[in-house]
Amino acid sequence: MSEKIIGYIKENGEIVDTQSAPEKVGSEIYFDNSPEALEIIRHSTAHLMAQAIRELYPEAEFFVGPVVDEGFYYDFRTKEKIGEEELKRIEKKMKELAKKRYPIEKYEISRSEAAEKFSGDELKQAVLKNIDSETVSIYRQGEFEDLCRGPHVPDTSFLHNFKLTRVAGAYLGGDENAEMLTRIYGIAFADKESLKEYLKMVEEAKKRDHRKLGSELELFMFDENAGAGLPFWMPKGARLRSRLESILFEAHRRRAYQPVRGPEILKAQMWHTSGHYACYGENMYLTEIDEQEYGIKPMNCIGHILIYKHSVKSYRDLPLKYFEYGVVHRHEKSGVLHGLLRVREFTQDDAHIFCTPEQIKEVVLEVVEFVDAVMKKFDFDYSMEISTKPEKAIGDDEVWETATKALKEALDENGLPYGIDEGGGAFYGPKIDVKITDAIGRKWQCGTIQVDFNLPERFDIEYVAEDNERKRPVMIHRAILGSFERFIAILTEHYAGEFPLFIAPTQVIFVPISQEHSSYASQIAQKLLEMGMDSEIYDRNESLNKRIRMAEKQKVPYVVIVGDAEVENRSVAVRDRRKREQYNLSEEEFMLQLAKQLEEGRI
RNA sequence: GCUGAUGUAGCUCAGUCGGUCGGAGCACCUGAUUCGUAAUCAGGAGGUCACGGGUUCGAAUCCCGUCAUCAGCUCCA
Repeated sequence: MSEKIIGYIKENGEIVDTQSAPEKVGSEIYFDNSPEALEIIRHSTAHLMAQAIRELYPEAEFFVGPVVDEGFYYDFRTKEKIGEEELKRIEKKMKELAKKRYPIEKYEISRSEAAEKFSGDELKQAVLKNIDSETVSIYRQGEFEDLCRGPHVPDTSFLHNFKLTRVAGAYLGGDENAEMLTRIYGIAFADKESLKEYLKMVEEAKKRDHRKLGSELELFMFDENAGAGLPFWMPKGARLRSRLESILFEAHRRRAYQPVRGPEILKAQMWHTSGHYACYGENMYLTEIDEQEYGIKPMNCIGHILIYKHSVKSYRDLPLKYFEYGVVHRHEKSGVLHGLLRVREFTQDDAHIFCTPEQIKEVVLEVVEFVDAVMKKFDFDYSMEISTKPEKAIGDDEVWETATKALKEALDENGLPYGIDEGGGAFYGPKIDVKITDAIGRKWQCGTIQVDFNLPERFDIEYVAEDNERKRPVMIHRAILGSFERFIAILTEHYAGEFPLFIAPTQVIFVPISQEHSSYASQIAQKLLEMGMDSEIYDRNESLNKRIRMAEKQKVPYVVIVGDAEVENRSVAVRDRRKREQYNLSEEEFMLQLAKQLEEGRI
């Protein structure tokens, strides 16, 4: 890093480089790792990459090379196929070019001149089409010239700390029907240490990958003969999941939700009525039974609506809260499947709350508090976003306004900050999305709270009001975890497999010093089981050290060693993963401690 | 779904130019060892080289198709 100025931030927030502004035009951007500096550095690194590619593949044509959240990319087209091996070659060439200290120069030409200049380059023509202004700027470094609005560093010697991270295909302009270009992703920093740190973070994320941990800890599996995107829960994974399910089940019951359950499969007519057939049909699995078409449910709403509708409801029943761990099937495109994060069969922690429009606010507030309790329990930070009425929507503006206002007020009154996604709501109503941030800073969309005026209408559901009139309730769809599959994937990565005791698949592993201490261990194990905790005894014919090592690798909250001293004193020698220390406790103290930690799971 | 890559034992991975190449470590099984805080020793068993075709005297190896996985595009809980 240095005191060198590589650009300025104008008052309007715009970043300009030193090529465009030889004199100071705002606050300086120094060559460091500030967001503004990184934007310039990464943009220039993208150009450096393009220059290297052009040297290695002279006929290469370039589309766009922007800076993104995590680095930069450049989309381009070559005759040759570019694989992972080529990245090293390109990197090497980039280093060479960087050393040459090419000044990065800028000049402006008219649009037509630019069209002329890049006449043989289809991709640059496509870029030009997207530009409004009459003059365009060109950046030049050595032989290489590119149409670009900048900003860039002053010369290529600033660009030493980068890494090309992956190569992938990307559609021209993001259009699925358009040509597929080659995209190379990279990352760059001002200094070497930050690059190293970043690469370490990537390594850490890889270590935490739930697919890797899931198979190491024997939580879940897939079987290619059974089908893609269809998870199997192995005993340990199923233990974890069932703990999570029970904790959340009790949490729902305490909040006056009624458990219900709808069938997995319903006649297609129901899906026509709901609009799913038309709007969501492509993702649904359909089948035929006795010459009638049926659809496997991709959502749980209809079941809950039919249960609601089964008997006449009074205003006194509202808000009525039905919940279900609903197993749903959705046909996701094969390319998007990803461990437990994207599957074709999953279970939602789904609920539908039937209420009057006036009750929306209180109901939403209560759900938001529920979300807060759950996310705090798992040490997640989260943020919320309200999505408002989209162009294509049903229902009166007035009702939309009431509902949106209710959502905003619910959050405001809870002192919860939120963003607004203007026009991002569902066609049937506005919604709040909950985005959580995990232990290593990644964001995930989990819960959602959606106000719906559409389905009550379509299914003609009603309640009897105080004045004996039949009125239409509003439905609020909500999920807190989203799905058990996705949430457990996120939890696994969040905790790096070291789950808190109240959801850990195994709470304790006992390591008896020798065979004769096993029975003492199994006595405690039985007591734990009766308290609702699982333990294992590692008393196989292996060395003590080996068994401790195996136990530690399981990432359980407690590894407990028992030998002569422990049997004699009815005590345990604890290796506490949570506190990362070793200590001795009496059996009773240990039990109490565990019971207390199990109770911490209460939401 | 699209583009590219990959698929060898339960897991991680060697396997050159098509010809003693069916290999290693871990895990598993058996025996010895009975141990005080992260790998005791010895032996053994395990594979339709993803699946199906093709080329060839000969295929884990080359070609085609299918399935699955990975990265990305697009999409979503």
